[in-house]
Amino acid sequence: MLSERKQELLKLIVEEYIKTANPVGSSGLCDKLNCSSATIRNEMASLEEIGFLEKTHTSSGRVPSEKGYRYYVDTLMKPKEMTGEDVLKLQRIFDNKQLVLSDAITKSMEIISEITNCTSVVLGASSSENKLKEVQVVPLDDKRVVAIVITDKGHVEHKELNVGDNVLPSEVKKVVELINKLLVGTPLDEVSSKLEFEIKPIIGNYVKSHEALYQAFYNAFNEFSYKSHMHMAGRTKLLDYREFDNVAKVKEILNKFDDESMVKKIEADNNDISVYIGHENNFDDDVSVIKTRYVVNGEEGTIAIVGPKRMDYERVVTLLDFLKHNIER
Amino acid sequence: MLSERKQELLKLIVEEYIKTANPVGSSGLCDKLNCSSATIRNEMASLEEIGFLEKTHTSSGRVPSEKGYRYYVDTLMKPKEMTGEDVLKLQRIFDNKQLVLSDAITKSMEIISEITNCTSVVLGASSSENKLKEVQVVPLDDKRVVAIVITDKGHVEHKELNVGDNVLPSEVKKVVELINKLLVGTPLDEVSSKLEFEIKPIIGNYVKSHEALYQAFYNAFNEFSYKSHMHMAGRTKLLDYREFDNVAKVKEILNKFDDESMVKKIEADNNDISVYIGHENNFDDDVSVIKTRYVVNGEEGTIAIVGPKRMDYERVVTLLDFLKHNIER
DNA sequence: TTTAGCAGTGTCAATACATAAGTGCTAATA
DNA sequence: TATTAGCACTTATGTATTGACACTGCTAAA
Repeated sequence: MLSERKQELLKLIVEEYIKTANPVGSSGLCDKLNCSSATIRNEMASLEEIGFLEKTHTSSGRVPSEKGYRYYVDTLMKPKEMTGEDVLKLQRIFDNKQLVLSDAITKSMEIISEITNCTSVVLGASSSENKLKEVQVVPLDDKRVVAIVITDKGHVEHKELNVGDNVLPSEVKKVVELINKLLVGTPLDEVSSKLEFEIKPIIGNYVKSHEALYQAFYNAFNEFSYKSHMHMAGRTKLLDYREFDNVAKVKEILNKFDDESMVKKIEADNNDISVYIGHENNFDDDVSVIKTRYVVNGEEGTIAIVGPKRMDYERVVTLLDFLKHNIER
Repeated sequence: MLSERKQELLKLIVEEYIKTANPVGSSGLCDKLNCSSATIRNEMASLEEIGFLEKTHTSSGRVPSEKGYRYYVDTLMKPKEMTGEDVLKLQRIFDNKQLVLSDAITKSMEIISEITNCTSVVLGASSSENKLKEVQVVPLDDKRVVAIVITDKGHVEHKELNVGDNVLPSEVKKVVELINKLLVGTPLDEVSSKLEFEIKPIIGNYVKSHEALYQAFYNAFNEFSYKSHMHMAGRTKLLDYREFDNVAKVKEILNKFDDESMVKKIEADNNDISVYIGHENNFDDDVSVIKTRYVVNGEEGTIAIVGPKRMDYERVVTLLDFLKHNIER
């Protein structure tokens, strides 16, 4: 258990470091703690001993360790009140009844990204949670058609298909009918395999050149099942922080943002607002991730904020909490 | 008119600089030009005089100026043969008959991005060139519907709409019917205004709470008309070049890539493979853009490569030319 | 016209040095 | 016993100096 004063000291150091990114020394804190720098040095040494602080070199000021941030997040910070300005910006979005929920979410996250200087990520439901509702096909010319898939959650995917030279429009129509009759309600990521075992065997009865047609649909559904709904804002915000002044590191992180499978790792697995500091997240050791899942009439997703380890945890948590409640209201 | 030797010299310097990014000095070129470094220095001084070369400081080697690159591109380089490996990779894509054109293009550009270490951009037709072919609406629950727009070129856009509480499904259907009857063939970017002047006046005859419904469609079409089809690959490739070792510059460029209106400036306005070096392009003074328009059965678009000013012009031009012909074949 | 030779210039890396910021420790103090 | 003044010590940072290096431009000779 940390003494009152040690807690106070740790809090001050974390907050100062978040603000300036400079290792914080003992003398600057005398006033705030009403004691001498020597006393503070003693306390600091003890906080370092138990792993809450680190030094960059023997005679430097102290920097919070990941453990230090964790303690700060868990027990030292208290959710701030939202400043009037922030509330206003976000509230305006949710007051706009024209706006569809998903648009409101992405817009809000863009704003949060702007005011926190962090990258925001919105992850939609994965394809396994989307069930096939309807397939439609629109012919473009004699060789090309557009297949449109609508899921029960209202997601739409589409893909142009090459159906092959000698396939009749009526044959395409027949296949679509079959799919709509037999496969509606199937989770999107299972459609392509069901297609193989339930549609393929009987497709030959109706369609002459069934192989090409089957392949086209198979490929399309296969692709749909991999597609994921994600949206990001402020991808380059990180570059403003001093700790990322190194092009190699920047490139590493930006590449992760461009890599879908990496971004998917950010997906939240519970409804709390969770903070993952440095190594605790499986995205990148040099950042922190704050995320939460939201659920609103059956549809669920993740909203997340990615920032430097010295991000303003208090503020981001407050904002995310506010947003989550607005979404779910 | 440049002497034979001056041309040869400039070519050597450009190609050496492209390879190493180091200012090139006189002594290294003696062998290749069969003369002494002093002679080369004289020639260099003269090339500098007419603005083809620059020095980074008084006693440094020479670096090509933009004018130098321009001369190189216009008259010195000659389109290389494609190496077998590159051809193979691209050919495989176009041999795959399953693949729809647009997918083949984006896949090819990804490969080109990889082998040239540049960023590739594919820009689809702008919305003004897409005409409305069909609107479909799929109800999700009693308040929400998905509107799907298909254009004559096979593009699909969709948007979830909030139609308001007291709107009947039959009323939505009626509006869709009206749009499909009156507005098919309209360029996508004119639909929302036509909606106002041709549909709005008569919509009241069929629909009770027409204002909300009208607004929903109006907003949706307005959004569609701004959407542009673009695809990029290798967004972070630039970071590998020494000239971009500075986070501020990197951020500037990456932000432009994230800004649709900026990327649109890359759009090509003719069918040649054009090279825009540094200031010549209106995207960013520190990069070069090589681009061309492709047209294939009525559909047109831009393929472009963005790289450092010292990019391998010969190779990129060759690749883009090869790709363009494959697309249009 | 070409070239050898040389003085001159700017970069870069290494070194040295002074300064500033911060620490740990000790001994005195409240 | 907890606090603090004081001091020696450590490291980073900034500046100046230096020598090696890679060039150039110019001159005078071939």
